[in-house]
Amino acid sequence: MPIFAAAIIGGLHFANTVPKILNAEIIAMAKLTSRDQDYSKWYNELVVDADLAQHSDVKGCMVIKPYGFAIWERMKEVLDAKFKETGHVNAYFPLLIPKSYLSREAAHVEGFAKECAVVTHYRLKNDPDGAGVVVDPDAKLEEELIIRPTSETIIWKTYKNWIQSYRDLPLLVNQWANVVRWEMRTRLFLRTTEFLWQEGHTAHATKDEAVAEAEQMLRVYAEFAEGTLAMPVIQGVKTASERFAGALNTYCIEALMQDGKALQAGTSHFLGQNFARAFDVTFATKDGGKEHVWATSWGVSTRLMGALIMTHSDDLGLVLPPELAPIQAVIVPIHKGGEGEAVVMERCNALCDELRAAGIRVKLDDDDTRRSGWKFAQYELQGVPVRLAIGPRDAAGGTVELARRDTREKSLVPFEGIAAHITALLSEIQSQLLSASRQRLTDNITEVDTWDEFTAALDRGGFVSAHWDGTDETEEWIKQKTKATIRCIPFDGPGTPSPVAPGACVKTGAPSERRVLFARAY
RNA sequence: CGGGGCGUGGCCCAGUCCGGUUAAGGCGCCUGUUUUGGGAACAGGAGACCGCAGGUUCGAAUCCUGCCGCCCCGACCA
Repeated sequence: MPIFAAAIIGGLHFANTVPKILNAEIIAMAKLTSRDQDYSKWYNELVVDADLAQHSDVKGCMVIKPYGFAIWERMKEVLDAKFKETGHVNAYFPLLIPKSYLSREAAHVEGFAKECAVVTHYRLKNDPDGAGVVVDPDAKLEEELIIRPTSETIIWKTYKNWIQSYRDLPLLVNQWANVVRWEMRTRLFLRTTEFLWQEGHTAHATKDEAVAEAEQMLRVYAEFAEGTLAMPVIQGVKTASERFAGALNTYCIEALMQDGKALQAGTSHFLGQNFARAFDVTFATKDGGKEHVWATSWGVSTRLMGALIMTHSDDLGLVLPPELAPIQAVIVPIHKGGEGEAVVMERCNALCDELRAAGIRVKLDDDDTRRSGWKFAQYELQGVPVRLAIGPRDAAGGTVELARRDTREKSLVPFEGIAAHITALLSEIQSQLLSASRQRLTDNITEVDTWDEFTAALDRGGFVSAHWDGTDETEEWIKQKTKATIRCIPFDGPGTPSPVAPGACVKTGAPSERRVLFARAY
């Protein structure tokens, strides 16, 4: 059957959904493993096939390819603006940290020591036995350096000199950086040995101010996740056992992936005075006293790329929310060369100019070494939200074929007024992606009161809202038994998935003040 | 760190058990022709220290020893 199935109905040009059989044909051509078949395999193939990233030759490390990096750059752009709006400035601290710094804060070293890469020498020399180079034993460092797994220590060591007085506070600094954590097991974007992130490190005169900062940045993350990634999140706090090493309280946003597993998408920590004490950072108060400063740190990483992929994408590939898409609309010319080409290209160029003028990130793919069918498939795999095709028929009839990536609907739209149409469509796609994923999230929060219900719900996937007696022992026991962890204790308030109301622990039956959210997680 | 798998042109891989001409096939790449409204067809062409180092043998991708690396599944973690 002809693949081109859209038609102009009754002189009107709109909304003509493609017959289902067409979608079936397209899906049959998909080269990805389906999500049903093997979700994990689907994910890995998508990352590579959509040209987002690839494995490097070093275990656990990845090359982020230009298209993947463009998406990350969009994330950075939006987040960075939000940080600036909330009064933060960027700076940069070194990659290498003296080993001794790490041990200043007891809980911190406990948390990170096991995954630190260590620099021991500063020189190589030619291998006397043959080819290549060897470490020069004469070039051993007096004090070994670690490659930062996070920067609290070097930053607090520095802050000691920056902060003297209450006038120096608050200190609101962020850095965009790479960090290394030598994880046993890695997955592209979700957990790589080296990853890119931002880490905010702030210093405050009072506890309340620091807590407010940590909470504010969590809200910034949540707004970003929902507004830009179209990924709904649950905001809450971590239990003591899940806290950041060295924090007094860890706030988090938790998202739900399509396979029912939870993903920690961002964290914001209230560090109390732990690092100020460890690095002796004090300030003179207004009334002449001397106090340790209060701290926060907060971060999101390239892991968000994984979250994005597993929130919206389908068996044909990536689905990008328009806010984030490096290319929001792609124009594919269709012609047979010769005279027809000039006519089609003229329309395409006009379309491209018009969309660009309307502030749409548009690409005209005039590469004549690829056929249109190949391009259609490629842009679907890469998640471009809107695809526009213009062929001789469109050039003659004043129409454009428009295909939505999210619903895979095709329609013919008039050339006239198309920029406004697409602008509106992009924002509709953005909000539909959010509402669809929000629906999936709410549909997959199960409230349970018995152990049997609890385990059954966990096996179905999603978040399980249950009472917990508040002890580390019970939390650990449940983790061992079910592989589920307490993802967070959600904030109370309207729409909370687990309201504050007394009950009995799902495991021990001991009294519980409120429900918490359990899930199996990435 | 345990369990499993794998290393052969840019990519996917056959061949390895049972050693024997020129290392097969597909994708991709290059050239040409015809094509172009859903991943084009045909013809020709280029491209390989068979992971590395030893060993056995007349002869090794194949057998032996050692080493290295990666991926997947667990434990650990953002």
